[in-house]
Amino acid sequence: MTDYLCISEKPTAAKRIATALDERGKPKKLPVPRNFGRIPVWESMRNGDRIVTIPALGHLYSTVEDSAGGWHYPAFSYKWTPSYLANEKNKTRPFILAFKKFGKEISNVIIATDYDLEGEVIGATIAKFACGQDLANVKRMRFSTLTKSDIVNSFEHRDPSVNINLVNAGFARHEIDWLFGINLTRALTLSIKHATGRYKLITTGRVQGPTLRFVADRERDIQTFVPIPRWAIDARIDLDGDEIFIEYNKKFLPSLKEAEKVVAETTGRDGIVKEIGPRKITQKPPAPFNLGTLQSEAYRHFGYTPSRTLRAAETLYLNALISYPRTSSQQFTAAINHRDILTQLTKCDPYRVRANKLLAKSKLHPTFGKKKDPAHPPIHPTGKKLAGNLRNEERNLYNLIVCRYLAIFGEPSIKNGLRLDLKINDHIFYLRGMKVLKKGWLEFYTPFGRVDEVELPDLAVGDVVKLAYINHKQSYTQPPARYNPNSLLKKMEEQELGTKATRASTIDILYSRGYIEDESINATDLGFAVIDTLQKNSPDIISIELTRKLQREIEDIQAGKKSREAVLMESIVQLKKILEKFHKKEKIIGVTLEEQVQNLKQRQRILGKCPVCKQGELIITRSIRTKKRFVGCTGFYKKLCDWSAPIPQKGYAVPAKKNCKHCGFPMLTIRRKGKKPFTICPNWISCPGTPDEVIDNYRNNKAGALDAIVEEET
DNA sequence: GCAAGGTC
Repeated sequence: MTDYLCISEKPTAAKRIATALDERGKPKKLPVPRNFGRIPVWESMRNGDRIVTIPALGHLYSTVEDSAGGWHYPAFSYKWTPSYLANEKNKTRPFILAFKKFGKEISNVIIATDYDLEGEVIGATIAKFACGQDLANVKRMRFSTLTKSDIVNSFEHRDPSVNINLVNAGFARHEIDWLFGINLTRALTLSIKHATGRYKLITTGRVQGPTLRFVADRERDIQTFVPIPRWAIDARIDLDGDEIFIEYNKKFLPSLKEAEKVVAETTGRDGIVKEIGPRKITQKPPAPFNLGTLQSEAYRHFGYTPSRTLRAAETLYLNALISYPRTSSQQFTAAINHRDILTQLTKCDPYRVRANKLLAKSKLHPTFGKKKDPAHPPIHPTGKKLAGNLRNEERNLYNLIVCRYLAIFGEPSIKNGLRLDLKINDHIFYLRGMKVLKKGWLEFYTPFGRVDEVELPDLAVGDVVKLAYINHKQSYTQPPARYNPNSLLKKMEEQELGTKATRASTIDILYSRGYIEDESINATDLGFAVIDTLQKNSPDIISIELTRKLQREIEDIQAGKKSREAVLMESIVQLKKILEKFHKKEKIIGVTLEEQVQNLKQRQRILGKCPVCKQGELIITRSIRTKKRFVGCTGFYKKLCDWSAPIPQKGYAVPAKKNCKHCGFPMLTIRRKGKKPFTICPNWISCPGTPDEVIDNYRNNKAGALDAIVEEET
C-alpha cells in the first residue's frame, strides 16, 4: 500500500480528480485542523493505495522583493513567497497549511494541475516550497480534460518526474514580468516624487504598456487624419406614391464631376428592372462560447464591458449555473452529456420548447471553433435550475449562454438575399431585400439571432419605374474608429497580450490610472505623457515585441537551449541601462508627468458648462471655510455667476459626462467602496426630478439625505 | 497603493 499526495489547481478540479481516482467514486473528505480554515482534502482509495488530493487556489506563491527598505530602483533581488504574505487580501493561507501538513506525512507527490505553463508553476512551487520536495522526484499527471477516463489514464501513465525545463520557463515568465513591471513602475512613480515631492502611482508593464500604446496610436491616427471629400448618389424611385431609396452601384465617387455626370445622365429618365437575382446564403450555427466570444457578444447585445461580463459569469459559475468561464475552448469533448443538460433545461420555462425540439433529434452534434483549451470545455449551462437571487445582468448573461448553447445544435440557417437591378440610362441601381427561408439555429438563438427581413416591392423584370429624386451628396472619408472596451480586448487577444483571465482587468487598470477615458476610449494627456516618456527611455516596454521575445525565450528554456539564469541576466543587463537613463533624466521626466497629473486632476473635477450663466463651468470643489465638498461655477471667481449646490460628502466624485434628463444640468457620479456607484444631478434643489422627501430629509439634516437622489445605476 | 498570472 502506497500513499500519494495529489496537487490540484482548484477546488472543483480536486473534487473531480478525487472522484475519478476513487474505486467507488466516493472519495472521503479528510478532517483538517480547525485553525486552517475551510479547505476540502480528499482521500481516494485505489488498488489498495491511498491518494490524498488537495486543491490550490491558482498560484499560492508569488515573486516579491527580497530586501526591505521600501521603494527604490533598480530592484533586481526577488524571492518566491506565499501569496498570502505578499498580499493581505489573498486567502490562500489555509491551502498552504494543508499542503504542508500532508506533505510531511506523504512523500509520493503528484502534480495534477492544469496542463499549461502556469499550471506547471502552480504545482512546482507547492511541491517545492510547501511539501519540501526535490522536483526531480515529483510525478506529473497530464490530462486534457477532467473526465474520468482522462484522469485515470493520466494517473496510471503519470510522468516519472516534472519537466524541469518547463518549470524553469514558467518561473522565468513570472520573474521577467516582475523585473520589468516593478522597476519601470518605480522609475516612473519616483521620478515625480523626486522631482516635485508629489505622489502619483504611474504603472506600466509588459501588457499594460503595449495596450496603452494601442489606444495612444489610434488617437494619434485620428488626430492626424486628413478627411478626403467624396460624393455619394442619393436617389429614390416612386412606387404608387411611395418613395423608396435605391443604391447606386458605386457607394462613393471620388470627384464632383463624376457625381454630376451620374445625376445629369439619369435625371428625368425612367428605370427598367433588369434582373432580380436571388442569392442563397447558408449560415452555419456559431461555435460554442469561450470567454472572449462571450464577452464580445455580451457587449454587442447588452453593452456590458468585458470585465463586467467576467464578473457576472463568475457569479453564475459560483452558483453552479454555468461551467468554468475562464476558458479559451470552443470545442466540446465527448465527456459532456448534452442530453442530460438539455433534459434539465426542459424544466425551465423559457427553454422547454427549444430543448425538447433538440432532444427529439437522434444525434446531437455541437458545433466547434478553432480555439482549444486543455483544461476546460467551452462555456455552457449546467442545467441547474435558476434561483431567484440573481441580478439583472447575471440573468441576461445566463439567458445569452443558454441560447447560444441551444443554437450550437441547430441546423444551418438559409436566407435568400435578393437584389433587384434597376437600369437608368447606362447606370445601375440596386434595391435589396432579405428573406429567411429556413431559420435553423437562429430559432434557437432567439432573441439574439434576430434577422430583419426586408421585403422587395412587387416588381418583375422589364417593369418600368419612375425616378422620383436624384442628387449627389458630399461627404468625407472617415478616420479609424476609437477602441471601445470590447474591441480593445479583441486587439489584445489578436496580439496575444495577456491571458483570457487578465485582459479585462488590465483595461480596468488603465482606466483607474487615468491613462484612458470614456466608453469610446481615448488616451488622456497623462496617458500620452507616459507613452512618450517610455518611448524615449524604454521603448521595449510599450512594444508587443517584448512579449514576442519572452515567448521565444520561454520556448528556448523549455527546449533546453537556454537557461533560466541566462535569460534573466539578459533582462537585468537591459534593465540596468534603461534605469540608469531614467535616473539621469529623473527631473525632466518627473516634471513632465506631474504637469499632466495636475492637468488631469483639474479636468476630472469639471462637470460641464454652467446652464445658469452659460459662460463658466460647473466644478467639484471644496469650501475653504467648512472644508465641505460642493459644486460651484467657475464664473464665481470672475464675479459672473454664484450658482452652487451641496453634494454628498462621502465617496469619490467624478463627472458623469451626461446631463440630467429633467433639468439639463451636467451630472456627477459618486463611487463608494463596496457600493454601487450612483449618478446625481447637482441641481437637485430645483430639479423637477428630485423626490420631495429628499428635500425634506436635507432640511431636517438627516444623514445621507443626498444619497437618495439616485439617477440610475451606473 | 508597484507586474502578470492563477483562483475564489
